[in-house]
Amino acid sequence: MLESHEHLDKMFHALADRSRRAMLDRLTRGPATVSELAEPFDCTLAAIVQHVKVLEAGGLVRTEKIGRSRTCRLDTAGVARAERWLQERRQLWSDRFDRLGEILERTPDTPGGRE
Amino acid sequence: MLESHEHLDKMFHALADRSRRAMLDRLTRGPATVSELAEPFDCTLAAIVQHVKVLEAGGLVRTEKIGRSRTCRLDTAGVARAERWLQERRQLWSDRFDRLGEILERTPDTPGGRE
DNA sequence: GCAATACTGAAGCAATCGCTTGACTGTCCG
DNA sequence: CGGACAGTCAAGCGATTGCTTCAGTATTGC
Repeated sequence: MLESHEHLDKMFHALADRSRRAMLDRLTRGPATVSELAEPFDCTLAAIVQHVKVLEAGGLVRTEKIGRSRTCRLDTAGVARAERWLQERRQLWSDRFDRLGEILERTPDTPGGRE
Repeated sequence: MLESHEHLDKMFHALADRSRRAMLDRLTRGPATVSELAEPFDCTLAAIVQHVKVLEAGGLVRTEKIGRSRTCRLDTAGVARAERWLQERRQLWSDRFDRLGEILERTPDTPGGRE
């Protein structure tokens, strides 16, 4: 169940763009065609198609061509994967504190009060 | 409590690079100086410094200059912020299913079995 | 059948990225 | 003091992004 670095690259890269995040937001309200997804944006359909491909490559969206239009829907498994990666790192850090005891936990800032 | 788009851009951009993710992994095992962080990598220190700056701009790492070396540590609040953003989206999608009923929940894949 | 619709693919272009080199600043050790 | 160490800054360079235009292709509706 190890994540390939390439996949994580693509997933986080897909998330690192406000237009693509807005598309994900839109897709939380239900599936949409590429044209519907394009509506709020002030750019060409070709650009939107490219964004959709990036989201799909990142495993965050799944698409299906029906007739002449392509329907996009959120891939919750993909979103959960990104979430899990982050959670694991945060957990590892917390575990470290547990092992070292509470002393460090009580000094998250520099004790000297510099700056 | 709203995330600025700019901040999310920087945060996910910081995560979208395997070298930077490897640095985060290293930092889950405890704070490290820039040089220590650079050790496993086959590139110049200047490149590592730039990566650290990207991680810091993304709110994932905090650094502190002590003497002539800079100590880096994981910013769990930043990581949690990224996590929360993803979780919110996934939750919205789930809520949608709840409202529509279980019918859709039982057909997450394309029923036609195309491809 | 024929036009409108909904993409799709390729080429091109400015901006950004990840990296390098090289010159520099500040700190520590003998 | 002087040299090694740990970073810092700036310029530059090839690759990748996000976008455009334009020329297709495949459906759909009249």
